[in-house]
Amino acid sequence: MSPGFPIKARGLGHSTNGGGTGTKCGRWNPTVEQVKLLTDLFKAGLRTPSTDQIQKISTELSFYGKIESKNVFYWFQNHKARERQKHRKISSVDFDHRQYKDLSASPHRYRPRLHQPQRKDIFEVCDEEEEKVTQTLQLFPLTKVERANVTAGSHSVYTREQAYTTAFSTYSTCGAEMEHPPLDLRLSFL
Amino acid sequence: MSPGFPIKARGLGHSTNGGGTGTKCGRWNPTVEQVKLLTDLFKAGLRTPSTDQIQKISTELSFYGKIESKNVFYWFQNHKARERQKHRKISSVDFDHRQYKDLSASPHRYRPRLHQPQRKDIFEVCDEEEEKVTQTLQLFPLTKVERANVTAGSHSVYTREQAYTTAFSTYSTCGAEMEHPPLDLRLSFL
DNA sequence: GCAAATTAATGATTTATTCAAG
DNA sequence: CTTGAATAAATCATTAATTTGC
Repeated sequence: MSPGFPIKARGLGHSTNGGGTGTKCGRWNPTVEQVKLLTDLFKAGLRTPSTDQIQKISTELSFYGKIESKNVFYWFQNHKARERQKHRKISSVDFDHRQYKDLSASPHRYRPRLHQPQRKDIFEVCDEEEEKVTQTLQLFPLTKVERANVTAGSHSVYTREQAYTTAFSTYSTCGAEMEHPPLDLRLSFL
Repeated sequence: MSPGFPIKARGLGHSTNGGGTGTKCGRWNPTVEQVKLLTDLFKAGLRTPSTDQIQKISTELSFYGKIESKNVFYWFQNHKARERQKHRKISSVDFDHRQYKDLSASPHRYRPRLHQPQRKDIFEVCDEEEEKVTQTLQLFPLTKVERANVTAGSHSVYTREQAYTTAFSTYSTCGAEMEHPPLDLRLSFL
């Protein structure tokens, strides 16, 4: 979504960058073509290009707009780091920090081959017919749900407007079901 | 019921799968109540529930009809992906300018690898204010989120032969996306 | 009205990326 | 460089929804 800073249309007239007033170079503003090719290179596996590669890439990208070698270098540094960061965020959608502390808590230790992944048990639960579970629900503070919202990265490619408050405000859109029990009650079992 | 391919006649489609009288082992057929609660959870921000959450959700939903944990897992996977697909139209190049200066480059205290040439020459092209290698630390959350060790690996309920070529044959037909002009050509300058 | 035929939804599976550890 | 873990993307396959001919 809106990252909180002005987003400039890349490739559109920005004189300080386009070469008009070249005295003090503003910062590089890549064009869509440049980003596309860089992304392709990244997808192809390139992570830390050599100096030679950087110069070749820069030369190639200069066809689409002003660019310097350092821009290419920084782009790969940043993109690599942000992919990593995004991966961490996405993977941490789980907001229940108080559990699973002992499982795989030793990343540096040798992992035996018999290690069973955690989620496999989900599928190994034999679908024994309904066991009429009359389990008492444990009521946890709803703040955990709020934390789940935070984990949905704001810099994501996809719009994820799913804030906790939005869950209520957007109910008007689905006119079919007007009556809903309070969400906080329905979700309390988590 | 001629879906265009031979009917496997494996599960004997019973419509009363999710309704409560689950007898057949066809695919899960959620009830409206189950879908409603799952949707509420999704609206509240839940995207990738942990194993523990999945089990709790499954337990809760079993009150409304037969369900397994894997159904909950699959539901979130599918719903997340398909919501994303619906909003895919506004997808633009997601390039973030916020942290233009990357600091892991710090050439002052990190010696590049042997096979990686020195990078200082890159910056000598136009060294302006960009080189503020101020060694700021990446601030990761102190409570490093304990990620539920999960795996999507499932024991195949069905054994089916996968037409590997089908996945690629369809690529040429979808003219809507026009993604990826031959990467080999675009990267040939390297 | 009714099923067969067709289409739309969606559950379930496979494949491709990515990071990270060894 | 190889491999494991996790997940997103793609796609297969089944069920409901809808259409259609009678």
